[in-house]
Amino acid sequence: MEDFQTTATASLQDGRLLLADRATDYIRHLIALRRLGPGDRVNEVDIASQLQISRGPVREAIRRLCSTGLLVGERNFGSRVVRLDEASVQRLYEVREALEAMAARLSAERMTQSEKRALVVMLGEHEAAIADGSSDAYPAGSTDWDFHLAILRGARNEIAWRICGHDLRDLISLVRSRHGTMQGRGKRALQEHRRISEAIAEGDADLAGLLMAKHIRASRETLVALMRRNGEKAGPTDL
Amino acid sequence: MEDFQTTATASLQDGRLLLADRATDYIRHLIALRRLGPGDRVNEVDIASQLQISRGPVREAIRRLCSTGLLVGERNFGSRVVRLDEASVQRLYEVREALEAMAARLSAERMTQSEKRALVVMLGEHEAAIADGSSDAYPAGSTDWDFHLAILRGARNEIAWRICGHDLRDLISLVRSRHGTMQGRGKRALQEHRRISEAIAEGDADLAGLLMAKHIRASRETLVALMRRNGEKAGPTDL
DNA sequence: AAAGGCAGTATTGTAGACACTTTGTGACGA
DNA sequence: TCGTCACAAAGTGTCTACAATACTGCCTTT
Repeated sequence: MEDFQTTATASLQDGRLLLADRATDYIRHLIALRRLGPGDRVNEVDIASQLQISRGPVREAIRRLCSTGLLVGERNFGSRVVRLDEASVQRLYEVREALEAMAARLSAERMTQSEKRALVVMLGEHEAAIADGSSDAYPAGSTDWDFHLAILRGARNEIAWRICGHDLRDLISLVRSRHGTMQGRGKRALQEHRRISEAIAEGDADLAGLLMAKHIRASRETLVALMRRNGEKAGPTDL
Repeated sequence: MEDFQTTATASLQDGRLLLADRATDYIRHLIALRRLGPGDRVNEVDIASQLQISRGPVREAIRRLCSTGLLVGERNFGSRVVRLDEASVQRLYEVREALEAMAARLSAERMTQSEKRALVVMLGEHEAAIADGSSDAYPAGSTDWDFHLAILRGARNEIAWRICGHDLRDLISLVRSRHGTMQGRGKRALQEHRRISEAIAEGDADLAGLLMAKHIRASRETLVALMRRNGEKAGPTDL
């Protein structure tokens, strides 16, 4: 078991994490590293021995991830990493579209001036990054998310924040990491981001919401097309 | 400990529920019966001894309810029933508005003809019930929810279903049970329901979405006004 | 009298063992 | 050859006990 940074959900600032938090992050870590893939079983005893802790915290971690949808559990049998087919991804993005469009509307109304400025600055950095890199994909890692998360935060809605920023995020990362990273849409996406940020900065709530909805719809279509190309194995799917 | 029916989240049809499922329902039951109110602490040992089971399943139940937002937990301290102030309810209804408006749009497109007919029939029953009863409030219990749940189900979106139909539902029931049941808006709400169902039956997605958003917004305003009248104790609030 | 430290208590966090359920396998019979 | 039954193995469900932590009240000290 190697080191891994905890991005925790954790309820605590100082270093003393609950074992259940560490276990949660560890499982997410395994999935992100593709050591666990869709359909793979997650064994309580295995995880526990890998982390050298008892089954209790591991069990708690697994149930927590089940409740976010990243794992699916069956009674007296165990849990597996969720398998998402094309239809599931559609539904995922439907929810994202509804929630983030709302967040964009609210951000236009509720963000402070400095927050709006920060949003524009962030976009400038992204544009610089994409100009540097030869790739047409959005710059590596979480920068695409940064934009969306900033808007979610600006909406001042804890519930939407938790749903989109935590639960759905895991699911989307999962499917994205399996189907390529939206290459070819990087510049396009950035352009859409800029328009959204302008609408927010101007306080035009309705426009911001509309643009965000459109943006996510386009993103969904790209992703679904990608999945279709990569070919669904058409196995049984959860969710 | 008296009997209580389990409406479980349960993963199983037959009578053999997991103890954690029973514990989950039991805690919800206590809250619904107002034996537990906002801010009250939920003690693992107490619940365990009341159900005559060990702390493990109770702990799991509590964590589950924490993840839905009905309870809030602090490390090494325990959990309490969530305290919702006016702002929290606003945010709750913002999410509901976004998600259920989406559900209404999708229902207009995805419901089968027989589902649409059933929706209209249901409304007829509600109208009969409200005509019978002298009260102006929506007929007792869950009939208002029935309408909303039918639409959620018709949208064919498991994720939205889980969020609105399970998690948010508990939270909204909590605040509603503390602030009266929307008296005075019964007929009005029913009228709005009818218009929504007509839009869905006609397959007019956009109209259905718009009407649903408006419906929920009105519902929110009534509820918030009610809360304001009942007077917030302005204590610390979670969420 | 007020503030700070010190035990004692209550409650959560973790571990390990046992019980039950499900799944897979192999023998047996039709 | 196929179906069925019994048995073994793996894994989850649950319990009890112990450890660690945060709160409470009292006592001491200034």
